Amino acid sequence: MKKPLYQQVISDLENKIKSEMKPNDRLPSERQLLKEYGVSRNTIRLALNDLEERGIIYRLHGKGTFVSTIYLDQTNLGSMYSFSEQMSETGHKPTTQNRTLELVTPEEDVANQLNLRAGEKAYKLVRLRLADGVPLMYGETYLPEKIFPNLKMSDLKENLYTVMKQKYNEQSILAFEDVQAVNLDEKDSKVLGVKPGDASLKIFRRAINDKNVPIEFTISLARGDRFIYRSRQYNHLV
Amino acid sequence: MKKPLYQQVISDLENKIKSEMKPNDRLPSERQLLKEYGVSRNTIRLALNDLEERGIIYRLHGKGTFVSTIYLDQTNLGSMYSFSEQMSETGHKPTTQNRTLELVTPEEDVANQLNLRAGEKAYKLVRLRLADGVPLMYGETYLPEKIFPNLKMSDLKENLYTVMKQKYNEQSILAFEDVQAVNLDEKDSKVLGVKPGDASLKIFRRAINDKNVPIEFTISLARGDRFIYRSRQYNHLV
DNA sequence: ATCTTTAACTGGTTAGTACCACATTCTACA
DNA sequence: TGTAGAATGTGGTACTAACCAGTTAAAGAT
Repeated sequence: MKKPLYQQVISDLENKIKSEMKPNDRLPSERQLLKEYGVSRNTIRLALNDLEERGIIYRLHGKGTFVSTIYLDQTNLGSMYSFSEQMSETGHKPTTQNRTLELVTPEEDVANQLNLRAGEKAYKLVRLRLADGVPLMYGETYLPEKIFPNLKMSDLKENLYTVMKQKYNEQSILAFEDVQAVNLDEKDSKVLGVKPGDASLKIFRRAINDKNVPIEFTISLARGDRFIYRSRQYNHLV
Repeated sequence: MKKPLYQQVISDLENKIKSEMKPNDRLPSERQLLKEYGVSRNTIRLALNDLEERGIIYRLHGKGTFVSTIYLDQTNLGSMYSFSEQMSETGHKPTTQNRTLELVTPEEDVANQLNLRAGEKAYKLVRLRLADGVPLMYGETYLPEKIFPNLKMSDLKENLYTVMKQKYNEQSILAFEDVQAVNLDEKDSKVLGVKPGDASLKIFRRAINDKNVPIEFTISLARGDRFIYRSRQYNHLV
C-alpha cells in the first residue's frame, strides 16, 4: 500500500518543518518545491493546502509560505473524537485500559441522552486512557444494547469506532460535546494520579449516526494539566 | 470586485443545497457539474473541497457526493464565537463591560498567534462578560493594529464582530479554540467572584479571515460552575 | 538624490487531459 | 441459473500550461 505522492510531500514537509524550521520561517516557493520533489504544481498545492488547513503553515499572497507558530506546542492534543489518533499525531504513545464492560439499566439522564425507553439497557464501558504510560483521561461510555447487541470485551481490542463500523456497521456522523471545568474529588483525582481539587475537564459526548439515532454517550474526565480540548469553528454566514 | 469562479460555484451550490435538497441527497457528479457550470473539473473540485471542509457535503469514493446531515439544523451556535448570541439563546441577559483598550506591543506568544513581526503592535481589549449581572467570563482580546487601525473604545458599543465587519470589512471564517481546565489564582478568582482554586475554563481563541490572516487572539477565563463550552464534531471519515 | 516605472518574484485561479481506485450494473459464459 | 468478468459510473491523483493578482526590488527618468 503505497501512499499518494502528495501525501509523501506532506509528510516530508512536515518533518522538515518540525526538525529544521522555526515559526515564521519562509518555505521554498511553490515553483521551487515543484522542482525539488519532481511533481506538478498542482500536487504541491494539494500538500500545502493540507498543511495550511491543519494550521501548520500560512500563506501570504505575493510574499510566500511560512511556518505557523501554533504547531510546535506539543500540548495541543485536539478534540477527543478519536483519542488514539490524536495521540499518535502528536507523537505520544496512546494506550487504553478497558476496565469493565457490563450491561446496565442506565440512570435517567443517560437514558435520555440515548433516547432509551424505560427498561431498555445499555452497555457501560469504563476505560482509562494513558499517554506514554501516564493516566490522562477516565471515561464511562454508554452504548445502547439494541444497536450494539452482544458486545464483548474481546471486541474491544480494536478501536471502539472500528468495532462500531465493522461489527455493527454503525458510524457516528455528528457528535455534540459539552466541556466543563470541575475540581476533582478524592476518588477521581486518585484515578488520574493528581491531587484532589485539581482542575479537570469534564467532557460530555453524545454521538449520533446518519439517521439521527444516538449511538454513544460518554462522560470523560481529563487531567487539566495535560489535556487540551481543541476544536475549530466555521462561520458560514455568507 | 468580482469573485473567483469557484467561489461562485460554492455560493450557488450552497444555496441549492439549502433550498432544494435534503440530507443524504446525492449531488450531480463532478463531471456533470463541470458541464452545468461550464468550468473545469479542477474548479469544481475546489468548490467541493470547500463545502466538504465546512461539513456541508461528504464524498464517497465510487459512489458520489452527498448532502450532510448537520447542515440543516439551524442551531448553528457551535461554540462561543459570539457570547451575546449564545446567552440570549439560552434565555440569559448578557452584558459586557469593556474595561480597557490600549495599543500594546504584545508578548511573544501572542505575537506568534497573530503572526506579528517584532515591534508590530496590537490593540488589547479587556472585557468582563456577565449573565444576568453575574460575572461569567473574563477575556483579553488582541487585535492587530495593521488590520484594525484607529480602533476606539467608542466603536465597541457594538458587538465586536459587527465592528470588524462594518468598520473594517473583516470577518472571521474559521477559528481555532483550545480549551483547558485550570485552577484560579487569587487575582482571577476575585474578578470572577469565586474562590481561589476553583476550576475554570481557560479558552484560547484564534480567528482568521478568508485570506488566512489571523485577525483575533483571545484568552478567556470562564467560571467552571456556570459556563459550559459546547461544540459539535463532524466525522465524515467513512 | 528622488521618484516612477518596470521586471521578476510570490501565491491564486482556471482549463484541459489522463489515468487510478472503488462501486455497481450489465453481460456472457458455464 | 448462477457466477465471473467486463463495462461504466463515481470520486482521487497527477501532469501541463496559462494567466491573474499582490509584493518587492531593480532599473530608469527626472
